[in-house]
Amino acid sequence: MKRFKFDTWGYHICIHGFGCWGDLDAALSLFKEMKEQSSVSGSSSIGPDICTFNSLIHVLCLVGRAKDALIVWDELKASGHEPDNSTYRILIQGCCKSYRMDDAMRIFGEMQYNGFVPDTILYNSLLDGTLKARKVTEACQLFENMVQEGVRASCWTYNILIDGLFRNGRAEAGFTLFCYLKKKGQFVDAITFSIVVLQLCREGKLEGAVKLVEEMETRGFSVDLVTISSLLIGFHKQGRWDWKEKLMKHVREGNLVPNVLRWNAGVEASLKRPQSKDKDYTPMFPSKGSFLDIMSMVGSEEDVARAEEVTPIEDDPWSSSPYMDHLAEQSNRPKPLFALARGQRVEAKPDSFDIDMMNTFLSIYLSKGDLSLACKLFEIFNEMGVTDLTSYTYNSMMSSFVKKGYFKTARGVVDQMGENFCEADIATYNVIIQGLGKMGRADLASTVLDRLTKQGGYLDIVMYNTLINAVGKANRLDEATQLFDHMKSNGINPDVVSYNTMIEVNSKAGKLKEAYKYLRMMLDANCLPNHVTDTILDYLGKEMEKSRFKKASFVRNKPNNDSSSSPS
DNA sequence: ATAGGGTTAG
Repeated sequence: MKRFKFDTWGYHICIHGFGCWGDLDAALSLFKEMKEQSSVSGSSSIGPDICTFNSLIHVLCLVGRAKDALIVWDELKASGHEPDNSTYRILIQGCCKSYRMDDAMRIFGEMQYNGFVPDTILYNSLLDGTLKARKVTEACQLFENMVQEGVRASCWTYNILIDGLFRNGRAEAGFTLFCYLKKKGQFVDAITFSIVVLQLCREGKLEGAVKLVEEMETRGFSVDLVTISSLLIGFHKQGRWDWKEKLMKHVREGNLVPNVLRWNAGVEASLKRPQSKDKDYTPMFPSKGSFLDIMSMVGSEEDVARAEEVTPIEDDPWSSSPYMDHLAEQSNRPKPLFALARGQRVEAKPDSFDIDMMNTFLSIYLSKGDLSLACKLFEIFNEMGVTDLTSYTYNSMMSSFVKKGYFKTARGVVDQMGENFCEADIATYNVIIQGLGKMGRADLASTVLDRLTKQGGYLDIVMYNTLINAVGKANRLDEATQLFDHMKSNGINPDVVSYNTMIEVNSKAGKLKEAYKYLRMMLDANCLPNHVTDTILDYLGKEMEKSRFKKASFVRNKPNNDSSSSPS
């Protein structure tokens, strides 16, 4: 087929466009064509420049292949291209989003060394990545550097910091920072309030949360659906549905709350109709036979084989990046499991019946354990012909089914997700792994990890914790330990959930010394224990007591035996 | 170009 040929500018625009769209294949095939054109025409007027490579590096990062992007980057530098500000920004943000903070910081250093001046947004990305990797100390250091270098902090900066402090077990510091900023009347916006409201809800301090929402209104910030969602879910978790009216009184501005409540009433009315109950305990994935079934979701065997197979790279001394050429030549690239971006979020449209409201109520029914209500809600949406549900919807549904052991239903949700071309995100996979663990298929869980790392994908802290829990509960302690170390060496610090899980699975397996080791490690790492730690330590304490008693009676019965290996 | 709701431990 003959087609109009682009000039450099045309190729450039298209590669950039496809890249922003996340279409790696389209971008790469245009890149290939561009190279062919430049060699055929022999003219130097067509050829990839640094901007082309920026676009390609960008799309590689977007589809979750930061590893590949880094290889291209190394080759590019060696080939004598001059990276510009965009190259650095694209790479650093790609690394931050996939929690490769070591790479991000290394490139950040190079950038400064080469005389580029980082701006507020770049610092914000670095701060966010550092805090999501649970590295509080490093984040504080980074913030100090930012201030010292005279880079102005913005609202975003403080929102990232406050949220990060909350998530890193430094709630007090988060509140202090919030109050300080509020007093100064600076750097506080609607998102700041929303972050703090969510934290109060998490801590069960609903009274304070509602007060804050009221204050938010008085200060002229509009209370959006995200904030209302946090509150409603909080109310429901504590069985305080009567607080809806309170909310109504507090949030006068706009008609969001009345809309939400009216919508709720409407849904609850339709829910009164009889519903189909198709629950069973069939495994989400057939436990007999091959792994093919799950693997078809996680990428086919051939994909992985292809990814592992090393195609010889033709030696082209003029190529800026042989690796990029190699990627462009690959006919069937393995499909990445999930892209960098999380599942899409729908904008809140207060005047319409929209998916966000559906999601809010879905969360509420699910958090209450009202699976049948949630199912019915799902049915209603199907009847209405709404097909563009977000992965948020599917993830919530699936998670609840998995928790209750309704694996077949969960499988149905996954299937429907595929039919509707709804992209799975990292949370989807977290839920799938949780399901595998609950089904006693921890072996499959580690296969998923293998596949993910081989395809150059990334894991977040929730996925590590989910995996550790799955293999730990299956008594595969070695694998749990391996995962724990894998997480650390990949630049993500274990958090309170990781430590609690390690302490728990080791105690349950009778490895009391090991359990104690993780407790020490947790305290040494400055990770503050929480109420869950208390419960687990209670159990550990009793077990240690028992073992001491056993040992003592053993010594009593055999006084000649020297017990030099008593635990501290 | 950067931040907040869903997914992890008892």
